[in-house]
Amino acid sequence: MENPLLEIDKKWQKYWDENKVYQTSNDYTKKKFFGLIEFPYPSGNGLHVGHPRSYTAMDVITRKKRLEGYNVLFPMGWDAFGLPTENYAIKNNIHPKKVTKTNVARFKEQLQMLGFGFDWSREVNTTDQDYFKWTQWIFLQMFEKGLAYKTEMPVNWCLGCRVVLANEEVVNGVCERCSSEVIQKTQSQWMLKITEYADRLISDLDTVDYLPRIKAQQKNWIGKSHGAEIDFKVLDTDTVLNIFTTRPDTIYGATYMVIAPEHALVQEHKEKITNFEEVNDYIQKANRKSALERAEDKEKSGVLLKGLPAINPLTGKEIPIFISDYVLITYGTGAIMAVPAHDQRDYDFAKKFDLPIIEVIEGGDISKEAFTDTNKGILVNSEIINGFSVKEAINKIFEHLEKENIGKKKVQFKLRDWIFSRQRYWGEPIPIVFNEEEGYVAIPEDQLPLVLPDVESFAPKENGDSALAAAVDWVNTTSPKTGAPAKREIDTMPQWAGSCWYYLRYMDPNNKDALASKEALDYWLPIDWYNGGMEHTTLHLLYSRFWHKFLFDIGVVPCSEPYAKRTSHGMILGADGTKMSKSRGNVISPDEIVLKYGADVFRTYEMEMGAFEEAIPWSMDMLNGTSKFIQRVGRLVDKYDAKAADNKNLETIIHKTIKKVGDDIEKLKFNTAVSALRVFVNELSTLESISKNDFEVLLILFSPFAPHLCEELWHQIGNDSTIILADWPIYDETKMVEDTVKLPIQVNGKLRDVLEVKNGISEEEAFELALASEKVQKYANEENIVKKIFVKGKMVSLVVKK
RNA sequence: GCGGGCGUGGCGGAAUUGGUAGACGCGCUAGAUUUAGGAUCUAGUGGGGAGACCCGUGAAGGUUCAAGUCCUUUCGCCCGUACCA
Repeated sequence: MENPLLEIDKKWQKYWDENKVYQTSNDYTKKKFFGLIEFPYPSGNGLHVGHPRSYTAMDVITRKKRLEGYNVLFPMGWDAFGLPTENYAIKNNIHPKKVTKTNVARFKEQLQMLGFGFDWSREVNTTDQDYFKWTQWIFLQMFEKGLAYKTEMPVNWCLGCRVVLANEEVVNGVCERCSSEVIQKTQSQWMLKITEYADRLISDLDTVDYLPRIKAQQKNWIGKSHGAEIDFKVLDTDTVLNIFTTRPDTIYGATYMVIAPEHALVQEHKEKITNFEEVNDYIQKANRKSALERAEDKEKSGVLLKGLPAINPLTGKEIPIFISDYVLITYGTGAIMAVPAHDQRDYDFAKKFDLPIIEVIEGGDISKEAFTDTNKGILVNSEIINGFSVKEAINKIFEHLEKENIGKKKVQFKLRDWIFSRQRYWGEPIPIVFNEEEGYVAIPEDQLPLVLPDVESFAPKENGDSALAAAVDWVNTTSPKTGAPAKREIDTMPQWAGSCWYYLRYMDPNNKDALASKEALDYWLPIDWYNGGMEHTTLHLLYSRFWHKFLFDIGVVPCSEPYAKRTSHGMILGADGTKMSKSRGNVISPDEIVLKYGADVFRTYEMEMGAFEEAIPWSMDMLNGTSKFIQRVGRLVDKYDAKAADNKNLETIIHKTIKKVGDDIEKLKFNTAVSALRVFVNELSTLESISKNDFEVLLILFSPFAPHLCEELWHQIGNDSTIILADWPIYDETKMVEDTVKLPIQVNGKLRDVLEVKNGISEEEAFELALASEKVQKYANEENIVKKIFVKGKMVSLVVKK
């Protein structure tokens, strides 16, 4: 026999669809709630059970908001440009547009089986020209404001496939697909100046409600640090080696210097370096290592630049310069002064190369390790700053550096500008043309969207150009300014681009004249709640905040932060406790569950399976337990009696449950919310009959989790309209109070008895009852008590002499 | 290396933020019942002990009448990563 829940799913999904129950109103006078989840990348594998965890959570939240009378916007769309689709298209020679269409249809079907309250009339797709027209438009605004520029950047280059690889496509230094060697090659790339927004991206975090660990990750990724840039003369040359340090106070302890293998100094003074061959060899080796490999190498390596020492500007002494890959060309100036006594990395390096270690701050034991505590310690061996604390010494040194004109204060960020080009076909074309005379020229806005040309093959070219290069008629064009011959940009945008502003398009998805109308933006912004994966809380969040701030600066959006609140969920692992993946064969697809158990079981299980923010393995046994629970709720209707009076004995638990479920949903504690509902259902199961009011409270509270069953029962007990139009029940604190409470009695911190006492018992009464207890009397009496503690409503604690 | 997080029964997890550790489930045990169903109902279920009790939140110390929660030290695991000067 078929599971009756499956019929119920179909029946109500059809009803909701036909009656447009979840369609968002455009009445901008209503109180609003915009709940956002990360739109998925429609891969060929279909949805897996991890995706709906976030969707169900936000569906629960927005259903509660609807019941509370909000005008809810809960939309869905497709982040559909991207590598896997392109790779599939290349392999099978199908247009990526077609692949995308198929994948989207599959994803949508799977999502619709789950009964989410999405307003499908607002669906967006980043690959639609009506959508990416505005992605291109935003890029042009950035270009006009000087935030987009072109520069040479190193990229991963596969010698076999002859394509640029993403970091994730490089495994153990070789290409993931063909196992050929991967080298670093420079390539001209479009960049976005996100660094110009670094300070605001940090300081505006104070104005938003993100989980603390999300804020921490944003801050640490941007990585603001205060320090100094100092010039070191290179002996017998006109060159100065400019370094960045956060510890200018330790300069007297700088016994050598290190520059990154890519640093220009090496090539500049090739002739002077007597061991250039050895140096060059090291550079080649470093070149072959990926950034991650460099980071993982614990053993320090490097080569001395023989014949090219520098001068410590404070001590006047000659100090050697090394190249080593523990210094990164991408941070600071790509060069450091090494102070082995007070930096552990420098210490390790100095030990290995047997370099002098000079203590300049007293307080540690530098025979064992570097002393890096900046809060204590006094400067020594440092002529002009001897005797000062670290803090004082830093200020003194700044004065000196500026007076002598050899250095200055500097604020440094870890954050780098964003490489915005991809040498790929399946992305938004960058709307720029180039010729020698005019340089880079923007395509006029009225010519947007610039659509992808048709090509024979979607694969990148031998020289690394994208497949767009083959569309000769498309590439060869004229300058919109002068009409002179020009070539179109053949790079496309990264997948991040479309997802930087998608939330704005949901507000007004069909607007032809703007990315969204001013009225819609004013009404819906900021997003009230954005939930997504922890893996997107650095880059995607940062990039979209950056674009939003830019749009704010040019007057497009009314606020400087897009997301008022951001939370994140944990991963769902396979039953074996490891990450779900095709290769491990532990992937579970939601359809197989839904078609067997019904959507409500799936949804409720995902909400109660564990703590929402933690990773958790899938368990079929637990799922079966949820299934039994849902069936039990369904059977409860047999006890329903329209004529029964409300049960006075249920009052306390009803009000407690209303509070608990409501509070827990707001705190993302779905597991304990369902647990409270189970307690309530356990209680109802013991009754002979259940009144209309009592039953309706249960249905409304449970409906965000199990909307199909609750809708069905709601109608079975005589309601005509959808349950979503009901009101979320209000609890009454005064009705939550129990008549009696349990009062634990401790003696010397050990529990000795638990008394049932009337609620609100006084201190005197409590002590009296405690001492009257036989169990307590074994340990405590009036004579040996030295201290009595009473925590109102909580406990009694007695301290006795030993 | 750096950044973020996590360690509580056989398992998933609770614990009003310093106040009865193990809510609610899964699993298991025993019994009842049946239209043999991934059924239902009843009772039990952290460890030790007949018991009074004792021991228990990764480990070791500490603060406190009272510690899963606060403070030191330490071990292990997961995720991210750009050796961040």
